[in-house]
Amino acid sequence: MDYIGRLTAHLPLAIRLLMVKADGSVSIHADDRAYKPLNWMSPPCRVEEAPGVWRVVNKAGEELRITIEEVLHDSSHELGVDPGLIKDGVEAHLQELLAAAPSVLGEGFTLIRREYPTAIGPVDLLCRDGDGGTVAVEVKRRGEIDGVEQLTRYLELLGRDPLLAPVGGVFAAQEIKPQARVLAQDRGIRCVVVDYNALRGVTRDELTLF
Amino acid sequence: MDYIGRLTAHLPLAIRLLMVKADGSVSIHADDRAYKPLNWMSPPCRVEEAPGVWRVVNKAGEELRITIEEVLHDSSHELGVDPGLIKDGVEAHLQELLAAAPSVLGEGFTLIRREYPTAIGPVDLLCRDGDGGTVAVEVKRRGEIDGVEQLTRYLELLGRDPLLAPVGGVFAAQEIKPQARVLAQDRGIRCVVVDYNALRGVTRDELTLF
DNA sequence: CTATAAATGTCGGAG
DNA sequence: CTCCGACGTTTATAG
Repeated sequence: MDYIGRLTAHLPLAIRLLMVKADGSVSIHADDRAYKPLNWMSPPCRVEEAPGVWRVVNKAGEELRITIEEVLHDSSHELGVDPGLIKDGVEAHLQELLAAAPSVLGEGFTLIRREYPTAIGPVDLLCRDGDGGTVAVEVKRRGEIDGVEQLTRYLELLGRDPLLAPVGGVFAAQEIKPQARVLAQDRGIRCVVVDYNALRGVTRDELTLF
Repeated sequence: MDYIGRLTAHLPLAIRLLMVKADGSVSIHADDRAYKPLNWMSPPCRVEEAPGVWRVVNKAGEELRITIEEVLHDSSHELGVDPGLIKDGVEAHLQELLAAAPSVLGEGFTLIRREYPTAIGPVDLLCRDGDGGTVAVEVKRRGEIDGVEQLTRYLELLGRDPLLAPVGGVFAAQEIKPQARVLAQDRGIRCVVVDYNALRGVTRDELTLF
């Protein structure tokens, strides 16, 4: 197998699994690692089949050349359309839950709005704290340096708006990496670790008002 | 199929491809997308097989439960050990090439050292410019905001060292995204787009001296 | 289509 | 083992 595209790669002769899907995509698997093929071509792409040689090419000019010495097994099946995967627990859902229960983020917090628009992208949650101050909240499943940088850019921008300034920052995630925590604290951003399962059980804030 | 782990996911009954590898890993594929399985369990993990139900678990307590209604085809093959994949063109190689030809980065540039160590990680290339000033270079295949932030942290740190200060910054990549370019320029960091293939053909700097 | 952020990212290397 | 950054990241989504 040879790949010539974003990089150049060569795979020596060996027994492998070739998978060709209905969308024309091709992948080559070894007998380990569930997720990642040794090599692949993502759709949209085209397979040119010659005796013993497959050429898989895409529009960008990337090419996968597969030389087949011997076929040990060949099998083809019609799978039909796939019903979608239903997921739960991703960032969007975490954001929803926090929007419904902002007090988890801090004493007396109330929601101004979700996805508060700015010139450099939407702030996940914009809140008002117990003292009437504005707080920008960045929500992540896993809190890493990237997220702190992202929030820092929002804070810099929002802090220039006289209607909002001064704007505090909260970095909320199910898990916060040590480096991210250090960077956040260095920038005066408070870190909140959120327990996703506990949050699902939390009574909504509006109900606790009565 | 049900997955209970880092998130919860459910996949309705349909015809799919199940792949079980020698390392015990399991993946479930639909008839599209070469790269990513619909669901999977990465090694190390264990498969518990009961009639019509597979339970795949790992040490972290994540679980994949697969209910099998009907087997349309079943085939098993011994693949043996896989000889490795040979790659070329990644960031490490780009860094090597630039280290060998620093003048590509700027007029009169010479290399001080590669992977210059700092408290927050190594700087890809530390160079001296034509005027004897110090320049930190961040090398990326694709230049995005992350890389600019990374270089900014290095510059902030190196700039405090009286032996080096003032330290200039160069962001070198095969491709630089507009947002990254804007951020870099805003911070006084110069952007250099590098042609990888051309660079491989460039005569090494030491040879051009004679 | 481009640009940007999320991902059960995965993977590999250093400490 | 954890932390950290690269990856042919891939993938989805918004503009």
